Amino acid sequence: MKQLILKMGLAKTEIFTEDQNQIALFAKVFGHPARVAILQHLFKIDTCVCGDLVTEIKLAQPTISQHLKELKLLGLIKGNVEGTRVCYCIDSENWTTMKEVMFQFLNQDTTKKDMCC
Amino acid sequence: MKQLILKMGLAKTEIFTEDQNQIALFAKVFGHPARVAILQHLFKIDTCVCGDLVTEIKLAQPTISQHLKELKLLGLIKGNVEGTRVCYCIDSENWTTMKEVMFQFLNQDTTKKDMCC
DNA sequence: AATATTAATCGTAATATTGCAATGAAACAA
DNA sequence: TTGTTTCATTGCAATATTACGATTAATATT
Repeated sequence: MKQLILKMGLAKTEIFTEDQNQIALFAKVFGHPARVAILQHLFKIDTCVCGDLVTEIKLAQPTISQHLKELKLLGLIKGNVEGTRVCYCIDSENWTTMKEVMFQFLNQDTTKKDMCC
Repeated sequence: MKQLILKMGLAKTEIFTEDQNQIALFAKVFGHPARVAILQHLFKIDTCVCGDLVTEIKLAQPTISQHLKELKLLGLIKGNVEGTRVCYCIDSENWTTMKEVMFQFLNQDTTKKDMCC
């Protein structure tokens, strides 16, 4: 069966903390340039994107659709049906939550961490 | 042949900007809880880690070794041979560089981004 | 109603990731 | 030297990801 949701591969998630799994899940969704490009475009246009993502990013429509689905499942974007079109935009609230989790991980103090190597 | 370096899958990297590919590469290495755990441990102990990662994280030694290799190839950690042991630590300089790239991506303004959805 | 537009889903091929047992290599200890 | 410790590498099985053609579903247009 086709894989529709980004999983942790064969990763033994049960041996890691919830925090570690959460960070990895967020990071994984950013781990593909197409999804980075989609998000950057949503930020750039400063409004909903309605259908022009396929022309914006040079990938086939089913491919874009699949990437959008992953982003939506993680809650980072919202989709709204408008006629035959679907409009997508950043979910600000969830984006902020994600940002806080990632910042805490990335923003650790690096002073004197590499003195012995 | 076995894949030793995290690649972008079948991703058509050539259609994306250097920035987008860079972000995706960094994100991808954080996209596994074992690597998140390794990095968190390196930050926590505030010094080099010499061999106890396998006892700290409940994965087989070759598995840890492979994750360390990925982190080292991206430059986020440094390894130092000391006798039969190898000591690992965060590469502060590269960590800071990575952090700036990721912050710029994550820290985009979310105000009024979801008014139409 | 018939056709067009838009986007989701299905099915599948190509490739990547994860994990580990087995093995190898290098330094140390007896 | 022989054995031990520590870590890297190889080879492989199980599973996930990416991409897209074909199809479906839903709405809009004529």
